[in-house]
Amino acid sequence: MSAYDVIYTIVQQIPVGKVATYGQIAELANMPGQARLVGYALYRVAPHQAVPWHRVINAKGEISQSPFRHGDDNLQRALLEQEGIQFSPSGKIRLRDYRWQPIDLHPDLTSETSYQSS
DNA sequence: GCCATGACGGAGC
DNA sequence: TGCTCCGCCATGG
Repeated sequence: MSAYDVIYTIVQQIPVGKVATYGQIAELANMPGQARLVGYALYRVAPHQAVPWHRVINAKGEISQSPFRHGDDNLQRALLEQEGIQFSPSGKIRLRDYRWQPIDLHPDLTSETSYQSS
């Protein structure tokens, strides 16, 4: 099993309506800090692998692009919107609201969200 | 087996 | 607030 397979497996666990960042996937894949590998892994994903690659975005909450990717950013955005994810006027996703949180954080410690002005 | 690559992240300016 | 630079390392040629 290659590192890519691990990444694909994790990406497949992202629920509909949620998104994850490359760095997040890397951590879950036990490769903290290796966000680039996640990006490269998704770059290598074949259409028949049924991996929801569109639910993976960068830490800024934006859709990353590549001249050689399979689909284009328009497609990715469309797919996400279909799943109920809203984009801010600037074309970014509110990670604070849609970030996938696979781990059950202690309710009292979730103050990480701190404050935000919508 | 070595070398360039790459959908990123985060610190620094 | 936004742009630049550097680190990280599995893959493929």
